[in-house]
Order: sequence, then C-alpha cells, then structure tokens
Amino acid sequence: MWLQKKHMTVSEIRQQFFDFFESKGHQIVSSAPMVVKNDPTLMFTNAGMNQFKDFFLGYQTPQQRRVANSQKCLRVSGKHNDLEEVGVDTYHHTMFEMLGNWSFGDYFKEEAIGWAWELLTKVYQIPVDRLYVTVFEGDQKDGVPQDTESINIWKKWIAEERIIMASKKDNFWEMGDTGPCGPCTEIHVDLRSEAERQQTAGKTLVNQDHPQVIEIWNNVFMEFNRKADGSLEPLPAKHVDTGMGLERLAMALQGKQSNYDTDLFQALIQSVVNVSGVSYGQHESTDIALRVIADHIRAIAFSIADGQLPANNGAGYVIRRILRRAVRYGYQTLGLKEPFLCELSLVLGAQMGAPYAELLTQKELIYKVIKEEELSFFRTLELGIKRIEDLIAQVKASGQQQISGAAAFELYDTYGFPLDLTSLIARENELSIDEEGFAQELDIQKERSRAATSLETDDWMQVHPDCNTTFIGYDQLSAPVQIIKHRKVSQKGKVFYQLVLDQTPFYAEGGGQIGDSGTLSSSNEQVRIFDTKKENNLIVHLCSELPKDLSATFTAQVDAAKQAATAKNHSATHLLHHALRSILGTHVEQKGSLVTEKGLRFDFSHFSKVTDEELAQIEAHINAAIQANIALEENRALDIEAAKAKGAMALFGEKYGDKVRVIEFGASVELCGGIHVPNTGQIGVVKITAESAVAAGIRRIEAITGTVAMTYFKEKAAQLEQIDALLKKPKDLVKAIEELQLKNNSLQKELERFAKMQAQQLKNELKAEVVAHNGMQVLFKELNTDAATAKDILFQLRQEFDAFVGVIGHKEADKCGITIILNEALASKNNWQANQWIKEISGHIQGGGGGQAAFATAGGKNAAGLQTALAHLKSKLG
RNA sequence: GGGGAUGUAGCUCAGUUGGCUAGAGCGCUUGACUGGCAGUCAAGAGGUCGUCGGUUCGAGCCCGAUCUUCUCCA
Repeated sequence: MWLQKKHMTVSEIRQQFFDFFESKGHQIVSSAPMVVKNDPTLMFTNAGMNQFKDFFLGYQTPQQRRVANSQKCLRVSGKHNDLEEVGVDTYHHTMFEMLGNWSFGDYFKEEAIGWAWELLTKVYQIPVDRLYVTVFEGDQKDGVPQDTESINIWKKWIAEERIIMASKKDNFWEMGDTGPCGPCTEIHVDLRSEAERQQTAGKTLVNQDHPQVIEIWNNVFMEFNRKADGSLEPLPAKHVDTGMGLERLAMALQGKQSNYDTDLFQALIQSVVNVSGVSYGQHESTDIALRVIADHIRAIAFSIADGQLPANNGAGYVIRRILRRAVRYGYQTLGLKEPFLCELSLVLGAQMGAPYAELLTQKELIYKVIKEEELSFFRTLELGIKRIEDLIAQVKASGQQQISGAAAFELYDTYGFPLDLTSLIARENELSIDEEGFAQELDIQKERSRAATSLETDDWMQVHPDCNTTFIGYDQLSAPVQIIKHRKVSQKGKVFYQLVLDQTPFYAEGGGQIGDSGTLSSSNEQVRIFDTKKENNLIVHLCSELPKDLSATFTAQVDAAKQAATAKNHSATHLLHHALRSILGTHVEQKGSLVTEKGLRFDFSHFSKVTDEELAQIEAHINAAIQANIALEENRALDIEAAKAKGAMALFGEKYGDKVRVIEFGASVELCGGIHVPNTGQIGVVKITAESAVAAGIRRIEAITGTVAMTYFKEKAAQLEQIDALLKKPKDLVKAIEELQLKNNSLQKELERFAKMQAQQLKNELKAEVVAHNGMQVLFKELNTDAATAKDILFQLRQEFDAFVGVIGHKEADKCGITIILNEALASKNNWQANQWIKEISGHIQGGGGGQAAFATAGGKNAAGLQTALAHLKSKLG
C-alpha cells in the first residue's frame, strides 16, 4: 500500500469531493430520497443519476448545469447483487453512497476526465502507477465508433499503456432500450502489494473481477440518442454522468482490503462487537454476521428516515426482509436474543447524521420502528421454534430421518421461519432437510405470484407525433384534446387501454390524491375514462374501450362532482396536518396519505394514542380554519429553496431542480401538486371518524368532509331523534339508556333464575313419573318445549339415578325432536348405543339425528310421529 | 396484487370424522389455613367461539362473503 500523508475518514473523503467540485463551479445538491415514489418500475434509488433522469430525457431544463452530490442508493436485487450475498463477501452492500458530478449540456469529456484525474491523483493522492483507465473500443454492429476523443484526452494525463480498450458490455451505457446513451470511461485502481504487483501486471487484471484491482469511477458521456429502430443519432445537448462508490473509494484511500475495514463500517461493527462479545477477525462465520449487520442497519435506518417503514408488501417488505436477515445473523451466529439493531441505529446516526440530517431529526422514530420490528420477529421465531419442535417429534416418531421440503416450506412460508434456522435445528436433532423439495415449493409459489401479477402491455401505438403533454387541470375541467398514443394492457384476464393526450385536465393519481375520472367525447362517440395514473412523467388515462376514430379531436371532461369532493378532502388534509403539528407538536410528520371523494386518511409520526380530547381539539382547529374561510394561495413554480423559506413542510419525493408548487391556506404551507378548493369555507365541515395505529410510532386519522360529513351528521341526528322518541323524550337521554341497560340486566338475571326454577320444578314433576323397569329407572315423556330445555332436564335427572333411561319427545312450533339420555355405566354395561337408536327412529319424525352412546338427539318436522318413535325406543329396554 | 395461516374467558391456548350442557393453565373475586407475606385448599365470576349469510334435526368445527393479525412471493 502507498503511504498517505494523512489518514482520511469517510466523512473527510466525502467532504473533499464536494469541495473539489464546488471549486469547479458545481452546485452541491442534497441526495434524493432513497425510496422512490410514483415510479412503478423502481422501488429504490439505485444510481446517482436517477433524480436527474428528466434532464437527460429533455423533459425538464435544469437551473444549474453543473451539479455534484453524494446519493444514497439501495440495491437488493439484480444479477450482481443478491441480498443473500451481502456480508458473505467483503464488497457487496445493500445501501451505499454514490459520489457523482454532472454536466447537463455544459462541459464534456475534456473537463470531466481532467477533473477526475486531478481529484484522484492530486487531492486524494493516489499514485499514478496504480491507476488504469478503460475506454470504449467501438462496436461495428452498432455502428458506434471508437471513443478516440476520450483516448486522446487521457493521453495527456496517463501513459498510453495504461489505457485499455473495452467492449460495449463494459463501456457503453444506455438508459433503456431507447433514449440517451453513450460511451463511458472507467478508472480502475490496483490495491495489491508490491510483491504481487511485481509478479502479475495490473493491466491484465482490469475487469477480471479481481477483488483488489477494481473500478472506482465511471464517467458516462451521453452523446447519442438510441431510436426505436436501434439506430443512433447525436444528441443536441451532451451530458456527463459520473458515479464513484464512496465505500470502495474509502477502502482504497484508507489502504484497506475490504469496504468493511473503513472507519465508517468499523464503528458499526465495533458497536456490535461490544454487545455480543465476539471480536471481528476471529471466525469467518461471526465476521459474516458482523458485516451483514453493519451493512443492513444502514439500509434500514435510511429507509425509515425516508418514510418507508417495514411492511408486508412492496418496498416496505424489502426493508422488513433486510431487517430480519440482520436479526437472524445476530440471533443465530452472535447469540443476540434481545433487540440490538435499534441501538445500532443511534451509532449510525452519530456517524452519518452530519451529511444526512434526516437520521437525526427522525432518530426517535427510527429507533422505535426498528425495536418494534425486532420484537415482532423474535415472537415469530419463538412460535416457529415451537412448531419445529412438534414437527421434529412427529418425524422422529414416524421413524424418518428427513424433514420434507413441504414441511420446511410451510414453516418458512406460513410462519416466517427462516430455512437456515430450520436446518440448523434439524441438524441438532440429527435430521436432514429435503432442500430440493423446498426449492420446488418456493418455485411454485413464485410462479403463482408472477402469473397473478403479470401485466401484459402491447407496444404504444402512435397517433400523433410525440410531443410533451401538458397538464391543464389546475385551471380547466374540460378541454379539446387529441390522442398522442395508446396501448392495450391486460391484467388477470381484464383488458383495458391507456391513452396519452396532448393536453389534459385529468389529474393523475399522486400525492395521495386519487386520479380523476370522466369522459372523452367527439361529435359522434364517447368513452369513459375510469382512472388516471402517472407513469414516470406520462399522464396515462385508463379506459375500457378505445374510441373508433382515434385521430378525432375530443372534448375531455373531468367528472366535476367527484373532483370537487376530492378537493375538499385534500384541502382538509392540509388543514389536518397543520392542526396536528399545532396541537400534538412539530414531531408530527406526514407518513402517508390517501385522498378520495369519499374521505381522507392521513398517517403521521406520533408516539402515543391521540386522546379523545386531543382529537376534539384537532377537529375544532380545522373547523375554525374552515369557518375563517381562508383563501387558497397557490404558487405553481417556486424554487425549492424559496418554498422552504416560506416554511413549506417538505414531503418525500421532491428532487433537486424541481420547480415546486406551494399550496397555502393561511398558516398551512405545503408542497403539493393536488387539486384544492379556492377557499377553506367550501370544505363545509370536517368530522374525524377514526384514529388508529398503523405501525410503531405511526398513527392514522380518518375523516370526512362536505356532503359526506353532512350526510353522516344527518343520519346520526335522525337516529338520535328516533331513540329519543322511543324513550318518550327523556330529560337526560344518556342516563335513560343507562337505566334501561341496568334494568335489562337485572331482568335477564331474574329470568334466568326463573327459568332454572321452572326447569327444577318440571324436573321434580317428571321425577314422579319415573318408573322402574327391569331394574332401571325409566322416563318416557312428550313435552311442549324446546330441545335445550329437554336436554337440561334430562341431564339433571340423570344425576339423581344410577340406572336411568330418559327419553323426551319435544315439540315446538313446526319443529319437533327426541332426546335420549342414559347413565354412562348403564350404556356401556348393556353395550347400548343411543346414537344408533336415534338413527332408527328419526325417520318417524321426518328428520335425522345422532350423538354419543349415552346421549343422543334427533330433530324433525313430523310431531305426529313422536308417539311411534317413543314406543319403538321402549321396546329396546326389553 | 397473489398464496398460506390465524381469530374460542382478562392472558396463553385445547376443542379428534359436525352431536360428551364450550374446556385447561395463568390471572381475577370471595372464603378457609397461616402472626403477615409467599403458599395451599375450596367456592365463584368471566365467553354473541371475529362479523354476516348458508347447509343440517343439530355448527366453535362444513360452505360462501367480509374484516383483523401473522407470513411468504411479486
């Protein structure tokens, strides 16, 4: 390793990167949230450029043409990064930081390469003889030339033999099947010892997956546009997009062999070492566990900070899986049987809270959510252990040596018990597991899920040339529109169509607010738009039928009543958010929201149940704002910084460079793209209908507004009036009902006593009718009563004799039945089966029956048959 | 979004092929023994068997719908 003049911490390395690019005229922007909203194709930010996609695609123009940042990224799937690999080796991560600098149509190869070189060799002082660069060699089939421009620039900085030609696979970057693309140039560093370097030339190891000859920086030069037919055309504006993994860079600069040996990870590992008493570097297995935990806590804490809580589906499920994997390693390998990740989140906060303030502002939430998840997983494990013990006992009892794949899968699938724990416990009991069978079951389950969610989309059919589509719904509810393109989508056998219009008054689902519905009509036809959604930046209208004439001009008409009701709920949501912060405190932050025409649902961070008094205060606060009839102040294109200065409560998902829309109702200031009422008076009234918990530290409030609330009040009032009338308008309604309940209770008890007495009396009367017969005490009787009473009487009578045979034929309304009882001893002595008897005679009453040897019942419809049935039974006694 | 599991007394759970007056342990109430506590013994209270509907003479159990919680997959 080379000697550094001074040791740099990860924080210092990050800061120097910022300082360097700031000195080159870049604006340092903050990281976009790691959790992606409103993009069905992507759950998490997985590269630095994600938040700038629109600039490259030309959908938006940036304010600043040179920016740099450190982006938090999460990768959990993909062929190079499987969750199960993280921690096993020393260089995979789930969450990582990507340093990057960008030029949006500003500087290009010359500057990008020069600065990259300067930063690495002058600022970070990596010796030149450890660096190699790769350049795109060209591709004949694609008709892309060799990147000679980059080669010539590199020659100014680095010896020619250190420039390596690389193929399309490694050095040509594309955003998708179509769109911006271009060659890239990568910088690789050789971290091997002098001795090893003498033996093998570093050049031969570049791009060969050698753990110590690694790529540290990729510079992409976007200069082409890939068209649908596969051909390339030069872009009008050329861009630079670079990415350098901070963890890997730190490893190189700190002279370590592994990312996990850098100061950032070591602090986390050390903290786990302290609680577990296992030291790092002792055993392979415990080292893996320590790395897994150190890696995963970052992914977990950052996700929660971004508002993505562990859950049982979607992105939340990914987080839960990561968290459970960390707990599992702690539990199984390090013997940690108490929550430990929550404590570790505090260590992480201290480490990374400076550049990522959200870790500190959300500290309490992160801690509580993680702790709750850990506890719940421990419960799952505990239940699973009980199950597996039963299972093992069964397997052993049946003399087998293997737990079937199906059984292991059931434990995993239904009870969430991890396979490796199952096999560990099985091994301790000298059993094996049919892992092949397990894998088969898992495949079946995957296939089922895939089949159920498979969404088939046809290609877009272009009607008019592609152009930007404009949203005009803030001002208009209807407009003349044309269809730009459409496609057919089928899901679970249902077919519908997606339409993109040149301009649209339809609001697409987003920001919690549901999408608009309405109609599209031309002079001779009309189709119904049942929903509007956003796909990346396209507003997509859903309809179940296509219009016949696609090229016509249509009138797009939004369903105004539905939208008006939705707008009331949306504005009320803002007032609710503000009221919550005023009354509960500023720790309240939005964690989720759903706004429909029927009502609103708002999830927010808060650590205890909202009391009834607080709810009343909140409701009053909102209704006061409604009565004050505050006018909407809307600002459609404010810089983010200006919006923050106004005190806007930042929600998740906004990106650097966006002009944001700010919605103000007096003191309530929010970034929001939704539809709102022009003044709060239009909301009418707000009624909170429910308060509940959704997760640790997260509460949910549901409410209704406007006509829905009025209808609710009307119904309640009508009910009250009815009750009032029923009780003959008492002075104090509540007291009257309380008294009624009390009275009812005592009457019921009295009734029970009375019924018991009556049964007792009846029993005593019947006791007199018991006759001796062949040494037994026998009663045959017909009664006008129900089956339950007959049963009750017979059970009581039986207690008083030791060779009792009781038969009651009972009838009531249009039903009748027969109940037989015998003393247990009597039945077994004579081998009598009352249930058999009852079957023989149930035909007489047109019914059926059954029971046990000493007690059986039958029911039927024909009371006239009771006599015959009873006579038949008598004959049984000999 | 799809699959599986789950819901029975305050808590943890039993409840066999539909029929043994819905049970156990812990907890609770009362009483007895003990100087007090702990403890032991006795008696007792507590359940619309998640909800709605169906099949059946009869449903905690079977069928359908729906909700809750857990869990796996996407």
